[in-house]
Amino acid sequence: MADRRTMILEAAARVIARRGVRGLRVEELAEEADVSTALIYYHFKHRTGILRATLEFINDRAERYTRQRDPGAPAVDARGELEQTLLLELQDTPEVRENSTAWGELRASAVFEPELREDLARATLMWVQEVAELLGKVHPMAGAAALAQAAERLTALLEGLSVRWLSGSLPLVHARHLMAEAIDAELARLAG
Amino acid sequence: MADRRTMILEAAARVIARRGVRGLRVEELAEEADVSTALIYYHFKHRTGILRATLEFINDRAERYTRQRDPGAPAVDARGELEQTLLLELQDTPEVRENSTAWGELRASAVFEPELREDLARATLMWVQEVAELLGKVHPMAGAAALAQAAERLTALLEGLSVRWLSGSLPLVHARHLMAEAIDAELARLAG
DNA sequence: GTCTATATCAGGATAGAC
DNA sequence: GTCTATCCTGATATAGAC
Repeated sequence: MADRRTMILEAAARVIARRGVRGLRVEELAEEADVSTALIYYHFKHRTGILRATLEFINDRAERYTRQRDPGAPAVDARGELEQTLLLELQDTPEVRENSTAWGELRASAVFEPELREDLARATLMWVQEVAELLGKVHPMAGAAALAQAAERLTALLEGLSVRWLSGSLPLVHARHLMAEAIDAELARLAG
Repeated sequence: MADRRTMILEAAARVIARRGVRGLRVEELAEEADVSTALIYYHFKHRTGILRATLEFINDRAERYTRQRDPGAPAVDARGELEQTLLLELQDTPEVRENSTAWGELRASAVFEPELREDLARATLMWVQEVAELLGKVHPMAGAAALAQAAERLTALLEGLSVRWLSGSLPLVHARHLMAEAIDAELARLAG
């Protein structure tokens, strides 16, 4: 059983997925975590503190579910690994939905909150580099610049498709299909 | 000189670009438009009404600046028209910035405000169809499904690149470059 | 159509007991 | 560390005059 602080953060992820970063009300969070609002302020000082801690929590969690593969699952080749990594973000499970929603919210919030930008840019860069590496595994002869650009397009597209899905403009299966095709296209492009 | 209603909508676009959809306070909007809050409620009933009307206003405006070409400019071919249409959304002019910001915000807000979804989905569909038509002009022999999917990918990518630009994760020129390359890739794909 | 003034209420934050 | 109770600001929305 996690400690109270962690339970509050887990609850915060759920509430953010439901109401958004800017729709998060401390009282609702208190109910969700089954604690008093006072306790939340005891642990996090103010609303912004909650947000920051939650975003960190969410990043750690995404790191976990992206990296760890099912030990029983068959070994996948480089291309499969790439597809898995990207398509994993387009899945309707509570954890992924929470993470995608929160990430999208963080992205959207950063347009108006400069304090968030640096962290976000760094996280984006790391993500792009990870994808570029995976692309490089499939096409070892491709140039670094070409790999980086393909990774930027794929991750940006994924973000775009993700919000469309979450905002009800695009069915999930369709989003996955478009993403899969884009991966194919970028790989074909890198092949020359 | 525009009527009051229009002036309020123009002001709303500015305020949304500055504070976001969820940062929009009716009182601030009233100041920006130099009218009373009561007048805003007279014209738009409630906050959501303002948002909806602003979305429509922004769409109409984007329609205008997307369609209208400089009369003195040289006639462009189908491919040029396509590129212009898409790259126009990645420009650092006040009007475009306002539109892109507001559009991104509305998209992000729709994740949590179901009332916005229908309008947004319809607007998205129209945009996708417009781009699909332009793609069709370049490749008249391409199938409708392929055109639609290419258009979906390009517009979703544009949204993704646009927020990255506005949130400070991607320099504008780089975003434009990535977009241009993506257009090339999709056209090549349709040709093959 | 447009204003001033205000009702209303939600939600962030704190005091103080245990 | 955790709760109950409450204060207080700020934001939506309306009444009623012109």
